[in-house]
Amino acid sequence: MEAARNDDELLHAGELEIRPGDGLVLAAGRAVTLSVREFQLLCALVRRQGGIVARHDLYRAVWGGELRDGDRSIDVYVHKLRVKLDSALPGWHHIHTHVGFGYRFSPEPSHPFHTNATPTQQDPGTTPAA
Amino acid sequence: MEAARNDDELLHAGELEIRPGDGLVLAAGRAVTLSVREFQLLCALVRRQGGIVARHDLYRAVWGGELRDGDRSIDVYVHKLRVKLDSALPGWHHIHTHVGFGYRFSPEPSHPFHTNATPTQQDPGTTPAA
DNA sequence: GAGATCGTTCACAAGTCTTTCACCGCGTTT
DNA sequence: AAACGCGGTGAAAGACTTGTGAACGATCTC
Repeated sequence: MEAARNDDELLHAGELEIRPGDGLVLAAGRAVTLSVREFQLLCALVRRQGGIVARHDLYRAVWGGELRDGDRSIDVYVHKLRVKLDSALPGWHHIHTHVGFGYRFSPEPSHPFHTNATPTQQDPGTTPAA
Repeated sequence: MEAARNDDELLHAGELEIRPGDGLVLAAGRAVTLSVREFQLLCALVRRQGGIVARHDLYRAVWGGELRDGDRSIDVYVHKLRVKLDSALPGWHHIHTHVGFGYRFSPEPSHPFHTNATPTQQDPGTTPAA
């Protein structure tokens, strides 16, 4: 691995590595392609990892203004982001909805109530490139 | 009435950690998903940890008005909260009913574990400090 | 200028929250 | 014992919030 360049900030979250300065996101070592909005949204969420970010704050951080009534941009982008994250790291949930509060970022296994003792015949080893 | 502005407020109670400003509740480190009402109810109870909160005080704190005769909202939400808390922290009871007075919040083991399964008459009056 | 990408908005689906009702058991009062 | 008040619990209805696919322009590239 090469040395870090200009990263005054390096965010980590589970298998995710984010370099806000570079606009780069690595999921389990692979680069994830995000649009600008998606990327900013991710950063805003991850920066408060473990905490809930109010829609209001999210809008300010990413779109930069006051969230207008009826604006659904956040929902749409959270969705887009979820789709990409889910496909980049299957088996994990990253963005959690807290109805009435906002969104919370935290990598959590999709199936919360399974100990690994389950003899599931999964083969996550072979990862067909998307 | 006004919303709490104190983002720094941090409530603790046994394995519970509550951040009123964030709408976040952690149980043994894991996030617990509560609705707005459930969350407010929790806060109102925990803020007076160890003390009994009268039903009408609870109503004022959470619903913000006078408790009308026959209103069962409190009962319903205490129940919902209990269910979530119980499943988040099995083996513990948090919300205690004081019939005719109100509710008291305090983490207490569900059943003081004795190697003896004898149906001993436990006295609930004693509060093992958390 | 055709095609691709992106961001916004719309419309409908799906899910969640809150209130209210019904019924139960418990302890107290009559 | 029967009636009552009180709280526990499950369910239903309606309001409200979020998820999601698609359309529409704008921008950029070739």
